[in-house]
Amino acid sequence: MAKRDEVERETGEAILDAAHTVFLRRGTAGARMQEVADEAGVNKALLHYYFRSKEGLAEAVFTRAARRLFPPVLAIMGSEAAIEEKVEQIVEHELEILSESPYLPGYLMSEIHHHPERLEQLMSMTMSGVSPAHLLPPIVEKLRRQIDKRVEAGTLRPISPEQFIINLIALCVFPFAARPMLELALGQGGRGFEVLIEERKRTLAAFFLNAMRP
Amino acid sequence: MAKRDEVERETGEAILDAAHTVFLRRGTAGARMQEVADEAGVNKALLHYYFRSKEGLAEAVFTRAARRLFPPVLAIMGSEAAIEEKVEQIVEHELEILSESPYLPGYLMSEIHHHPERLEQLMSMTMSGVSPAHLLPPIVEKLRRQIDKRVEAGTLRPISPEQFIINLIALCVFPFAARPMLELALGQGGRGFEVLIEERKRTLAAFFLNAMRP
DNA sequence: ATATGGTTTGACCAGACGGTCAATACGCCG
DNA sequence: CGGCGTATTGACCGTCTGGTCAAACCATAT
Repeated sequence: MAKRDEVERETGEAILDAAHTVFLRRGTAGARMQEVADEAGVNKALLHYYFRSKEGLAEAVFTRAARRLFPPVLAIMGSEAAIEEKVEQIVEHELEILSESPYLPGYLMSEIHHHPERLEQLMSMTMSGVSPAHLLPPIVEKLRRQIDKRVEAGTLRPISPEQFIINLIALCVFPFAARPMLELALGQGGRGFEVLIEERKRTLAAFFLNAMRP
Repeated sequence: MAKRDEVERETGEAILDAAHTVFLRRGTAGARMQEVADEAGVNKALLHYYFRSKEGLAEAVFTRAARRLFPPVLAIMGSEAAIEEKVEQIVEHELEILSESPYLPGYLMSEIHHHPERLEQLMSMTMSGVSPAHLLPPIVEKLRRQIDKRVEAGTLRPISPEQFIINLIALCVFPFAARPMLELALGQGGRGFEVLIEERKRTLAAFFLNAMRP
């Protein structure tokens, strides 16, 4: 271990951060190893020393990004909270996190389209002992029972848990994926977009829950 | 004009089709001019003869794709139909067109993120005599009046036309943008996704309109 | 038949890019 | 201090890629 490790961040992580920035800005195929090196302030050869190849680096960036975005959503979905609370928590959390890294949805969608193998690898990876592939079904089933109970009580519209999740995430994520278009359409050079998102933070949960009324 | 022009398609358009296929499959940055040439069955130099550069070809592909996707939506939004009909028409039209070209949303989102200048150019382009930039505001205002009238009559929940459009498009488009993820999560190797979309064709309009109830 | 103009091609080029390697710098330990 | 293993660097390489160009092609007009 070098002395600097205690003061500066681990070099590998600094490279990963730089790669994250560059890969999200240019896209994986459009990103250049030299640009990542410059962004990290290190020699290009060092990227290969730590991550073997561009492919290796891309994989690491994708995995870390996915692990930061998805688990919180799954945690909320699988919690003991009432449906109304879950919706409000998801909306608040998603809109918050996406406001901070607006390129994230576009990057992830592009990656899963052009490199679906990354997703498969991610699903079979172990996180805290279990693979996401085995984590998802119980959450969906739990949500299904929760919905069905409310449907029987006549306080909720029938809907499959899959469609429930997709609709909710769609409403949260889409504006960020289409952000440049909205900024242009709304005018005011991006200010219009911010206003729109602020309004969504206040109204989206109510809109969605209204759709769920019987 | 060559004789073949009467039998075969215009060469330029054949190249554009091939570029569309390849650019959507690989992404603009990941696409190779040679692969486009192979797909079109012509020499690589021909691509430059017709489109000058890769950038020129990318611009042409983007413009054509955007012109095919957006105008129908605007036409429906700006029509005289009642709100309920508009929602049903948009859902049906979008889900239909996206089922046929599933890579389209991902491609467009990636492009507008990495090349926002394409979007600006598109907005200032003339289509049938008018630029999209001048086409949008009247449609939005018309929709606003339509919504306000229904709100006053107490048959609709208050919502801005911008949020209305975004929510509707989000629910239609997002599943396709996230398609590889959903195919993996739903299992059955893509069959699950098709089933999901079929269900959405039947239920999405009702879901959305339910959200709009006062 | 031959000239003409747009179309299509194969060969080629310069630069960019991912990747490698031997040499150097550096912190640590005996 | 001196040796050792890791970290870091600059120089270099082979290949890929976008782009160019002169030559060949081909339907038509004269």
